[in-house]
Amino acid sequence: MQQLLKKMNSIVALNAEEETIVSGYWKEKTLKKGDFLLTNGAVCRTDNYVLQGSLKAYFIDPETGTEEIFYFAIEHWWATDIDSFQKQIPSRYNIQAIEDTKLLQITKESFEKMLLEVPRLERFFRIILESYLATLQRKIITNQIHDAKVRYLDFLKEYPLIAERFPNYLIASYLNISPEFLSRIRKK
Amino acid sequence: MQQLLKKMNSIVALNAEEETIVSGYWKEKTLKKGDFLLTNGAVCRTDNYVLQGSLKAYFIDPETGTEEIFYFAIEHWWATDIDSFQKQIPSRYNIQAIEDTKLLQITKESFEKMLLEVPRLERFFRIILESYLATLQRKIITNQIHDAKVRYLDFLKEYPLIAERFPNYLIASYLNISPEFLSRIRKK
DNA sequence: CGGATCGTTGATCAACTTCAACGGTCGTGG
DNA sequence: CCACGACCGTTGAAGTTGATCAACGATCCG
Repeated sequence: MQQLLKKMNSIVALNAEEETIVSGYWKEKTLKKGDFLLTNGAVCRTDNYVLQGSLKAYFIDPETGTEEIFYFAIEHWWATDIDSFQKQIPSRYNIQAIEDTKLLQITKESFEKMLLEVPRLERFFRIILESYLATLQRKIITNQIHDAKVRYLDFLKEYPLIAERFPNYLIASYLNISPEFLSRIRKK
Repeated sequence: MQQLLKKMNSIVALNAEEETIVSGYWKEKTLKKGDFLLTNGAVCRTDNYVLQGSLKAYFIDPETGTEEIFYFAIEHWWATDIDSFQKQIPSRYNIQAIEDTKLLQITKESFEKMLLEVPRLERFFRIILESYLATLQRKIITNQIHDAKVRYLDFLKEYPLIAERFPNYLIASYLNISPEFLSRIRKK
């Protein structure tokens, strides 16, 4: 919980009382490698903060059946379908643990209560959303502008740690390239 | 201004005093067709709410020089590079009026002051961000899953008004298709 | 009427996918 | 300690989607 409080404090500065309130709302949860946190069609009941481990968010191409990774979530980041969580509507995608993973979770009702008790956090979550948004925006732009090779090189530069942590076929999926083609790119 | 207040009230219910404060911060601005609201490399100084008209947000492919439309902004929506606005860093894209356009604008400093005076609005903007994010998410997913034909049909179903309001070459750019290929798709 | 602006059509071309096969490595059980 | 799969990356050949280039038409508007 300290990790999350620290992150919050880096943006909105909570006092001790607020920290206690907030801490009460989050529960720890463990996932084993391969466990699902969310599946397509289900409602995303909790907001999830990653303490340890990693997950992939992906959807299935209905024609080919292949998985298309949308984003990776690692330590200090979120693994939540925000749209599904906020509106409590079915999700369009899946979230699954790549490694053994430890999370902090909060349900939607608790989330709303927490915001009422600590309204300062509205600002925190607004700012978190902004960086999420910036990431998605960048993803769209680079996907459209650059060809597969440049996308891969960009990725290596931007996320060198992820690149070495995950197998290439996951990276390929994230970059929207077939594993075979990524392999050919890597030959240089 | 009434339009914007109404939108805010639909989410956070401001009282009369708050409405007056908020109203004081936003200024009206008019753009002629073709005018730029933001250009690549410049900092997005204002948050912009569209009262009337329409704009396109796009970036230029450095190799081919073609414009790739990222999103359209029409009445009741925003025409702001949020990442650039919030961090006051150079933008990666351009925003340009497609038609004569009327906006409400607020500078970053005013924006922050306004939030301090009316903290309730943190929630409003958080929720606005969430729908923005959901839109981007959907765009990424459909771009990856569907081929050009399905993307176009989806677009027609999702945004029939935009489809008839804008010329096809803009739609093509938004869908990440060449105008020629869109024309071939339309022959069916 | 003349020039933009936009859509269409045909021909060629490039990026990337798909399919199939193979090889290397690693962990597990006999 | 070896053998067997599972898992992952690589390679080759063929196939597709959609881009590009170039030309032509249609429409609109000053």
